[in-house]
Amino acid sequence: MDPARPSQEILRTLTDEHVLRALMRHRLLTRAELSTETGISKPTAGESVRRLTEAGLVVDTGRRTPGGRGKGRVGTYYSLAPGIGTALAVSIAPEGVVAEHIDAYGDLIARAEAAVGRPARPDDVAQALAEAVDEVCGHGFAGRGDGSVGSGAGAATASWSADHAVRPRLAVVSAADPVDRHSGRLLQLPDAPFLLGEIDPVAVLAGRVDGLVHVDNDVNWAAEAERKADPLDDFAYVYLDEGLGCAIVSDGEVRRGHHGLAGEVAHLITVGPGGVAMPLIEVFGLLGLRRAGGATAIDVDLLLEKRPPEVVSAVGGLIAALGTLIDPEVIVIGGRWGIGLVDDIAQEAARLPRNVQVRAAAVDNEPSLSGARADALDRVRELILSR
Amino acid sequence: MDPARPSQEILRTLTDEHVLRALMRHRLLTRAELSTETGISKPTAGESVRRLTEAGLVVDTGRRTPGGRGKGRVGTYYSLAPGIGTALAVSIAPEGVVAEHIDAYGDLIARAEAAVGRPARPDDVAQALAEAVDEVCGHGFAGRGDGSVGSGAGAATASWSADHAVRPRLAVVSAADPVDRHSGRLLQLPDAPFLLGEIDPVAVLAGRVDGLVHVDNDVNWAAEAERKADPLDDFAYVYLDEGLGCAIVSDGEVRRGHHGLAGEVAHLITVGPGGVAMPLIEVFGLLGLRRAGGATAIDVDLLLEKRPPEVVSAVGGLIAALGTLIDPEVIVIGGRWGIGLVDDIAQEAARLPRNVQVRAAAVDNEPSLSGARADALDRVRELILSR
DNA sequence: CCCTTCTAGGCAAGAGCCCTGACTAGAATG
DNA sequence: CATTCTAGTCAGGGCTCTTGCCTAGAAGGG
Repeated sequence: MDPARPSQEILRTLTDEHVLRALMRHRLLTRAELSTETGISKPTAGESVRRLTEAGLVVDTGRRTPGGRGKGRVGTYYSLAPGIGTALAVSIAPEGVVAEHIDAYGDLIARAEAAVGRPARPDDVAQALAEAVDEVCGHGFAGRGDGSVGSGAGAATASWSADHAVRPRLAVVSAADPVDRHSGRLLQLPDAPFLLGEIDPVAVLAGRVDGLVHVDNDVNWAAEAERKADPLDDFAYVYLDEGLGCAIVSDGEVRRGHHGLAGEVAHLITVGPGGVAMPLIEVFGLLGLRRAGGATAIDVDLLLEKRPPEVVSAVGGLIAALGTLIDPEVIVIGGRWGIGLVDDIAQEAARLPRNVQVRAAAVDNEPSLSGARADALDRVRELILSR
Repeated sequence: MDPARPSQEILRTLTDEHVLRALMRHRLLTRAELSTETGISKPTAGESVRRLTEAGLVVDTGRRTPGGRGKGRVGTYYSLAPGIGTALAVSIAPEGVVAEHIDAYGDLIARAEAAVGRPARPDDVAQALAEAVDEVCGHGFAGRGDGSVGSGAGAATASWSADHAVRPRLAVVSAADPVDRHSGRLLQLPDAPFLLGEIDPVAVLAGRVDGLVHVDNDVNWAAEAERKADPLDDFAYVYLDEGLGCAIVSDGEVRRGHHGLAGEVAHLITVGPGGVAMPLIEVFGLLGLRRAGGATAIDVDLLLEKRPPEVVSAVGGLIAALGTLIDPEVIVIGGRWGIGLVDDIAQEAARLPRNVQVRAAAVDNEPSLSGARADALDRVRELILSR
C-alpha cells in the first residue's frame, strides 16, 4: 500500500509540517502570520502552534512591537525550540579536517579546523576528526554559540550559549577518497591514489552523534553544492587535483552507483601518449607526474608548470565517455589543475563528435563542505518534520 | 509548498485511490472485500464505491454465488468501468512494428504487427506504425476484444467487444534508434547506424491517442523489462546487435541524460586493434564488420561467424567505462551477438582491475515491448488514479 | 418447510479536523 | 478618551472517518 491509509491524523500531521516548515523559513512568526504564510485558517494554525508548543518543538519567544505595521494588537512571536536539533557537516581532506555544527535554520553554531601532517597518516586523520567534532559539539570548549545570523531571534537562540555539550542528530561527512556506500568506510581502489587511508568516519562519529552518519566522496558533495548554485538536472563534475574524481548528477540527484564508486575514473580507458589506449591514471605515471614516495597522488604543481598536451587529450577521453554514457547538459571542471587547464579541456571537448559543453565550477569556496552542509540541513529538517 | 494543503478532500481522494488500486489488483471485489483489502472501514469503503460508481469509474457487475464461502448473504461485485482507459504499447524496429492495446488490468485487448521491408525506409516505417495502431484501436477491424484473461470478469469486459473504435489515453513507444528526450523524435548521431530514419512517432500518434505519447529508445525499455524480472537498483544493459546501445539504471530508474542520449556508446573511446585508442564503432569498420551500402549497421552474422577477439576487447573497454562511471551491480548483455559472445565478454570483464559481473539478459521475449507495455500500464493507472 | 447460521451491506452515533464568521483583547493614534 | 486596527479565540457547521448494531438475504439442518 503505497500512500498511507486515510485518517484524520494525516491532516493534523500535515498541518504541523506546514507550520514547522514556515518557521524554518522565517524563524519568527505570529499565529496570524503563520496562518497567511501557510494558507491554513487562523484557528487551525493556532491549534497547531498549541500542539507543537506542548510537544516542545515550538516556543513562545518574547513579543515584538509590530514595527512599521502601525496600530493593532501586538502578536506573540513563535519560533522553533532551541533544542529541536542540530547537525554536523564535516570535511576530511589531506589538508585537514573541518567540522561545522549547524542548527535547523542552517546557521553556523560552531566551526573547528584541525590540521593533519603531510602525508596524512590514517591515525592522525581519525584523531583530527575526533578533535574537531568534539570542539564543535561543545566538549572542552564552552560553546560560543552566537553564530546565528538574523535579528530578533535572540531570545530563541540565546540558550545555545549554554556551556554544556549538544549532541547533533546526525552527521554528514565528506571524505577525499572513495567511500563504500553501505558501510561509509573509505576504500583503497587498485592504482588510485589513497589520500586518507583506511579510516572509518562512522565508527569515529557514532558515539558523538545521536542519529545516522552519512559519508560520501568529496566530489559528490561538491557536485551537490554546484547544483545549488546552478540547478541543472543532468551534469557531471570532474575533479582534477591530487586525485581524480567525478560526480554524476542525473535527473537532479547525485548518482552513486551500487558500491558508491560511480565516477571513480582512475582506470577508465582513454587516449594515452602516442594514441595508445590505456587507463587514465597511467597517463600521469608515464608522464612522470605522480608524486614520489608511497603516495600515488598527482604532482599538481609540476603538472601546472608543464601543462602537457597528452594530459589534455587523456581528459578528453574522459569527457567523451561522460558525454556518451551520461549525456550531461554540461561538464563542470573543478580541482586545482582542472581549473588551471579548463580552457584547454574545453577546446579539446569541442573537437569531440558529440559536442559537450565544458565550464569551470561556479562554487570555489569549500565546495565539498558546502554540499555536505546543505545536505545536513535538509536532513535535520526532514528529521524534525517527520515526527 | 511541497505537500498539499491539508483538507478533507485529501482524505476522500486517498480513499478513492485505495479503492481503485485494490480493484486494479483484484478486478472483482465486493464492498466488504474492498474494506478488508484496503483496511478502510466498511461504511467508508461503501461510500467511496458509491462516489466512484456515480463518477463512472466503477461499475456494478452481476453478483456471484460466493463459491466455497458457504452460507451468508451474497455480495455484489464491483469492478473498474470498461471505459476507464486503455493504453498503447508500440515497438518500432527494423524488423517491423508491433502495437499492443492494453487495459487498466494490463490485459491485452488487441495486438497487431506490421512488417517493414529491409532496409527500412522511414516512410514505410511511419505507415506501418499508423496501420498497426489503427488496427489495434479498432479502426477498420471490429475489435476482437476478447483478449482479457481471468475468469468472472466477463460481465465487465464484455463491452470491450463493441465494434467501434476506442481511443487510448496514452501511448508508450519503443524505437530502435536514439530518441530526443524532449521532442520524442528519432535522431541520427554522427557515425552511428541509423536504422529507422527520421520518423516522428509523436506526430503519427498524436491524432490517434487522447493523451501523451512517450517515446524512448528500445534498449532503455529492455532494461525496464529486465528490472521487472530482477529488480536491481543499479545496473547497465548493453545491447549488441546491428546497432550498439546501452541503458543505465541508477537508483532504480532508467537514466536518460539531458537529451535522452545517455548510453549512446558508438564513439566511446576504447581499445582498438593493436592497442590503439579509438571510438567503439570504428572497431567494427576496421574489422570489416559493417554492412555494405548506406546503412552503417553491424553485420551480425559475419561477426558471429568470425568472433574476432578484437571485438571482445573493444567491448571490454565499454565494460570498464561503465564500471568506473556508473558502478553497476551487474552488467546485463543483450542483443544477438551480445548473447552469442557473452561468455567471452564475461571473461574479458573478469580481467579488469575492478571486477564487474556480467551476465546475459534474463528477458528474451520481446524485451523492449515488455518494458514499454509495463510502463504503459503504470501510466494509465496513474492517470486513472489522479482524478 | 421453517428455523438457524452466517455474511453483505446500511444506519446511527460519535469523534476529529478544518473552515467561516463573529467576537474579544489589546495596543497605537488622534 | 474614543477610534481604529490587528491578534487571537469562540461558536457553529460541514465533512470524513470509525465503531457498533441492525437489516437483508441466502445456505444448511432439523
